[in-house]
Amino acid sequence: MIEKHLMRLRARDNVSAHEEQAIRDAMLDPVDVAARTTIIRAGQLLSTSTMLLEGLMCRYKDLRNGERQITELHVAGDFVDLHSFSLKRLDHNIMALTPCRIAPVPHDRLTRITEEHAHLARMYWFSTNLDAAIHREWEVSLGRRSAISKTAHLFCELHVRLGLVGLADETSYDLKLTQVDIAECLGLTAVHVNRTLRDLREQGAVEFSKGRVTIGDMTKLRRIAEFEPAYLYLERQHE
Amino acid sequence: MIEKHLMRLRARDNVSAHEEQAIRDAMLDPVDVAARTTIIRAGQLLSTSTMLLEGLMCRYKDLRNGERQITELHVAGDFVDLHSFSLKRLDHNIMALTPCRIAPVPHDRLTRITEEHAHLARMYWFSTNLDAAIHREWEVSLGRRSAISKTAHLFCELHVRLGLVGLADETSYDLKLTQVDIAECLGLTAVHVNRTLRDLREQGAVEFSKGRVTIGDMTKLRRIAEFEPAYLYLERQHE
DNA sequence: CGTAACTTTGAAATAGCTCAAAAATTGTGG
DNA sequence: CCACAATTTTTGAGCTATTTCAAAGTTACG
Repeated sequence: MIEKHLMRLRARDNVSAHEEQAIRDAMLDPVDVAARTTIIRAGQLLSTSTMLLEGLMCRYKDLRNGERQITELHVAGDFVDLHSFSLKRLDHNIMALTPCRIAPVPHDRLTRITEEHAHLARMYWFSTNLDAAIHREWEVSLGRRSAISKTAHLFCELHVRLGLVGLADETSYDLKLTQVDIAECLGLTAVHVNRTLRDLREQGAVEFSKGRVTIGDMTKLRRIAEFEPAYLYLERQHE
Repeated sequence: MIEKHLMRLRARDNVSAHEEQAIRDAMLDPVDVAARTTIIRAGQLLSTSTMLLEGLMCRYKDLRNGERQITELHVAGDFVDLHSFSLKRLDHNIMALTPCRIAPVPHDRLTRITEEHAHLARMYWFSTNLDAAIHREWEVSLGRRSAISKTAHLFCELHVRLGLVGLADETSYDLKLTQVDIAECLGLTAVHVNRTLRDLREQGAVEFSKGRVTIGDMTKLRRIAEFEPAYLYLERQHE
């Protein structure tokens, strides 16, 4: 159940059996949520954090004119709002983009973990810092990359992140998003995302169709994206 | 010397005399750095974090074509790279935008703080989460706001953040940035920033001239920006 | 199997960019 | 403290990447 979360942690550091047990003990029973459900609203006082076991979720903010900016995508194994443990309320909403399975983790149990498992506490601090690093890379995409480059970049990032938890093979992965969702990640209109996807497809770099990403030419895709995975901190901390 | 850092912390939570002393004990002697100096490069292994005592710094990433995206501005009192304590190396550069005074804080001393001052450790975790919240708000600006709106938003954010450390009055503050710097924050060209500043000035909302921001009409400025300060977490955690 | 959601395409509009040059300001060495 | 060189700001004119609006085609699902 928390296998993907453990895969994600162990991609970057060691997790002892003892720590693994502490994580398991902290979790409440899993809950299923329907696609397109906003599970957390900005401002709401929170007393649990949410681990994503299966599915895709996002953090997003709405503007007054109805436009929306997705600020991060979350894949299985992610803590979608570990930062609520110290922030208490979020500055953004969290929504399930696909049907999801989640497990709540009460903040008081996280407090115990930080008290009794210093190394695990550091890993979780690291994890929130990794979210910030992803935000920074998205700022670069949103501020400076062309439509085709930012679109390619998103596909590169998700290929790596889904690969870490066993949800991507060498050249493809499932991604049950609409073109509207992608537009809301990239700060584009859905119409332009559509034309950009066609461009990427016609170049043979990557195809996105029916909820599946198929990378035709990884070298070309990464070149278009200027993708440098260092911001995902893939090297191991110990050993 | 660390007065501004304490003001910043105390704006959101209590800091005991004991904790204050622990912070003082962790700091090394201050160092002056010239404007336009990149003090930390992406990828470099770090063993200290840097507290900004005076001046303006930024986090930025370069693209291959020479363009640059600034992902966050730092004001006096900020830890500019507290996240290096858990990340070990950064995914971005850090540069002084003005002449700055900084104080290094060795990571092993931060380790002691986390071991001996649980509440302070939580405040510092909170602090890195606040940086992430600022990144998210910038994603919204970069992805969805118009040029005039994102420019106004930046002036609103800095007014609040500088106000917290006593560097802004009701309607104005020093901001020794060039229009190029602002363009690199906002994902615009310098030319367009210039025209946008004229627009804001002619509307009477805000004037930016000779390194000083003067807010002519706060209500109008915040309306143009759709500025909602909740993302800066200004309410106090305790009491 | 019908209907809503999503994708695709076309044509026209525009926000912001590029290039270029002039004006203003700032910093510096003498 | 001046002179002048470098940097920064300002403006103009033309351009283009992306948006907007509208409609047709396709897919998914109850």
